[in-house]
Amino acid sequence: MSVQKSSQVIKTRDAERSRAVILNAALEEFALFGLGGARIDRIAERSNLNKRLIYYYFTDKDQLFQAVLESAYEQIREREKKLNLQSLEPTMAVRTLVEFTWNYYLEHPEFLTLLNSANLHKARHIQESPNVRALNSPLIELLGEILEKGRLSGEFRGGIDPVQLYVSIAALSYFYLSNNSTLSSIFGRDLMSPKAKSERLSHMCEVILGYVLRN
Amino acid sequence: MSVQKSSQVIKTRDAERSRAVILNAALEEFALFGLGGARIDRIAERSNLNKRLIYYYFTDKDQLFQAVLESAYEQIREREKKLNLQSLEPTMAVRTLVEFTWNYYLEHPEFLTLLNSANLHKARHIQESPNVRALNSPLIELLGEILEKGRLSGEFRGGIDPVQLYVSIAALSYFYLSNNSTLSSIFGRDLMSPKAKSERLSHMCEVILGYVLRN
Amino acid sequence: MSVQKSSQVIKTRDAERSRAVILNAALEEFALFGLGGARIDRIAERSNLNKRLIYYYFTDKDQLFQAVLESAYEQIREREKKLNLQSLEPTMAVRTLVEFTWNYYLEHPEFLTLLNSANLHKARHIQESPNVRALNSPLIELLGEILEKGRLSGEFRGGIDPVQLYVSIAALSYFYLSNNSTLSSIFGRDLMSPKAKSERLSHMCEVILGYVLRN
Amino acid sequence: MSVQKSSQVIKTRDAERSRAVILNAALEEFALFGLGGARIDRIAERSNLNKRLIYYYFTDKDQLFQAVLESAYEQIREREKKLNLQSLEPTMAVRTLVEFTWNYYLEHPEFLTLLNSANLHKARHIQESPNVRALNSPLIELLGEILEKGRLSGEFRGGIDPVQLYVSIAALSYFYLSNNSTLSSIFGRDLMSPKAKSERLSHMCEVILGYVLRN
DNA sequence: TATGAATGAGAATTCATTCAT
DNA sequence: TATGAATGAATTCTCATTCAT
Repeated sequence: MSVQKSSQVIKTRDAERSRAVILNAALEEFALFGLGGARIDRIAERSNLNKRLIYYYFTDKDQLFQAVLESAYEQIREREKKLNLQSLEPTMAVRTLVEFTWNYYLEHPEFLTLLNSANLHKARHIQESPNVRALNSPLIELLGEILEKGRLSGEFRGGIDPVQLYVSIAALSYFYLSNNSTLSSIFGRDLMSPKAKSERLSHMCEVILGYVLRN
Repeated sequence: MSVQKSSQVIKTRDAERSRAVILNAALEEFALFGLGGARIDRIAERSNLNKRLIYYYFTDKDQLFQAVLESAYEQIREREKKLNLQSLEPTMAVRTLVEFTWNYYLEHPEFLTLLNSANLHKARHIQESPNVRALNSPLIELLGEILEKGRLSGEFRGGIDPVQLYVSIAALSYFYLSNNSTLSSIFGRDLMSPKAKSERLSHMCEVILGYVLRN
Repeated sequence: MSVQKSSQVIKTRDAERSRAVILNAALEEFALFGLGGARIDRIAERSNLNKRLIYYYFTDKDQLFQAVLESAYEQIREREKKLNLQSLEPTMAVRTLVEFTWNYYLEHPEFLTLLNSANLHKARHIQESPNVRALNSPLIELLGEILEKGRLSGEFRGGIDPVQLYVSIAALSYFYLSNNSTLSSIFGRDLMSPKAKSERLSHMCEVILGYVLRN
Repeated sequence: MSVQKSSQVIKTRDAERSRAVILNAALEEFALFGLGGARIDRIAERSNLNKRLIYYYFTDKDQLFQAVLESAYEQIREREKKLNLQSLEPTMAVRTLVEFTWNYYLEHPEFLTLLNSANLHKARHIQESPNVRALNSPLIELLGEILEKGRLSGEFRGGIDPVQLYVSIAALSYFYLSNNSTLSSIFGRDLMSPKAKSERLSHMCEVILGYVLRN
């Protein structure tokens, strides 16, 4: 009986494992081809699991995409939490956020592609997500506190909207990386060389800090 | 009567017109659904022309997309040329560029969707374009001159890379507008209300001018 | 009841059966219309199976044709094996081979049409076949032994290449039957009447035996 | 006026020339791809003439194929006439016919492909040809005379049907060349090497002469 | 005689999804 | 939980042929 139970346990674990395996395979596929270009068949192959199982766990392609998107947001939020910005000096905190954003996008290009696809579909998948709150960055509130702390200490100017700032920080990295191939073609210059990347990071820090710092 | 006849001639069997009609219908379709989601059948319906004609003029879907992309770039370049930035004071020139970018994206959301799709496909369509140079913005050079003029007059700081600046200006508008539905959902706030839009434009001007202006 | 159930099982969801049914339907279609003229839709109808299933099992039209070709070769090789030429006297063995070839082509006109199509496509399908060896006739070796036995017994002349002989035996039947409609038109004489067929067989035996027999 | 007339003459010639150019382009196309695989568009390209003109001169694809077929037959008949077999000794005449057939097929592989296609379509195009007589080989009658001459001189055996012999002579070359790629694959030996070709010709002469010659 | 534009009817192939076990 | 078999509705692309000039 204990054997039976243990095998049940294993099976249960397998179920969770299967779900995770599919989710991961789907992430890869969606990142490479977008929502429209992704193929359920290929996701099945990638996960070495039966196609039918995908429907068993995720109902349909759209809901699978939604699950992938939620999972991707959860991961970045998880990492954001570990930054411990509240323990840093305001200037350092802002600089750290800029650098983290840049590095995270660099290391997770699939996140950019995913966002891209989600936007193409007018955020339908996000609006339908029951976990929207989970996607909401806790950083906004924290950023507000940091800006206030900096203002009080005289380092930062006042009247900065943390949402605007957060969006701008993301924008500067996102556009450069997401459009890098287009931009590289147009400018005839490799935007992904180590030197170019380092220059971009410097530029972004200057832009953002130039904005928040009082004069 | 000859006028009537001539107008008839224009209506049918006019290759250039047909080509332009298709291109326009394709622009709409690609903007709405992306490359993957666009349907050749719908493009034919939109243009009130035979589907076969699309292939006659553009070979296949990919090349049609490429043509649409090139045309979209040509249009924005055309508008950029009319800005006459060289005749403005440096600070005003930079502000005008920020405002123009924002307004153009606002009025041409299809341009954003198009870029999105192009990026999803790793700029394949741009790299294959024989007119890449035509897509290259003449603004880069002009922006360099403006930055230099501003530096000489003491308004601007030195050492600004026009490419980085140009990318950042585009980035701040692009990300906000392209991701607006996602962001609106996440922040639980309508980023497209008149007030929000006006605040965004102010913020961007402050960020960019705060960066270029000497202290 | 269990028998009934088992027969039900055989009827539906039997992969091997479906594959065979498709292969057979495809054989008919290709034989009638050639590779280019064959229609996947009609093959689906012939087999009473979903068109999609054809792609599920055979990937595409070319590979389906290849499978049909291989199957046709396998069938004729199977029949050749049953001839037991090695147990016959040399002269009788050669005559039997001529007669068998003639009769097989007569009874399997689809084999000729298939070869025809394959040749039109420069044997692309055979070269790509992983089972080429399987297609190779075991008769060549056997024919060599028969020729040697005949030579030793003094019946046959020496120096006969079994490949040349095999090709010539096939050629005499193939050309007559494959081109029969063209030839009938040109000569204004029905080459498929029983009398004509019997005369052709006699003629071929005379030609081949007149060649192999020592003077 | 004479100028005008001359220009008319040139135009008339151009019409004939255009027809011939199309016919030639079509021959190439049909030889390469068969009737089903041939493309009217490609024939137009090959001939550097407008597609519409093909329909103007030949009504439709089938009739174009028929014209090509007739033209191919006319050409081989033309060459056959020049052989002057009637002036040769019987044995030499038969050998010459075998060699001519072999060489003509070698030099005109398109003739084989054309026959192939015609047969796939059950000689429909030949039966519908008003010029069937033109296709009928005058050689049959001549071959009958040669066989009779040989029989009278004691060189040839009696009772040989010239049609059967003619068909067999064609068959031995046709099958080898038409199926050469299939056969080369199956036998794992290049049937088109100079040595292989010379051996085939010897073999065929032996077979045919071994048959017609008394004893 | 010559041509570029236009078309309808198909053709192969794809894809998300469901069935039966 | 897991899977291979089966499907209908699209989807891109093709092709012979005709139109208008």
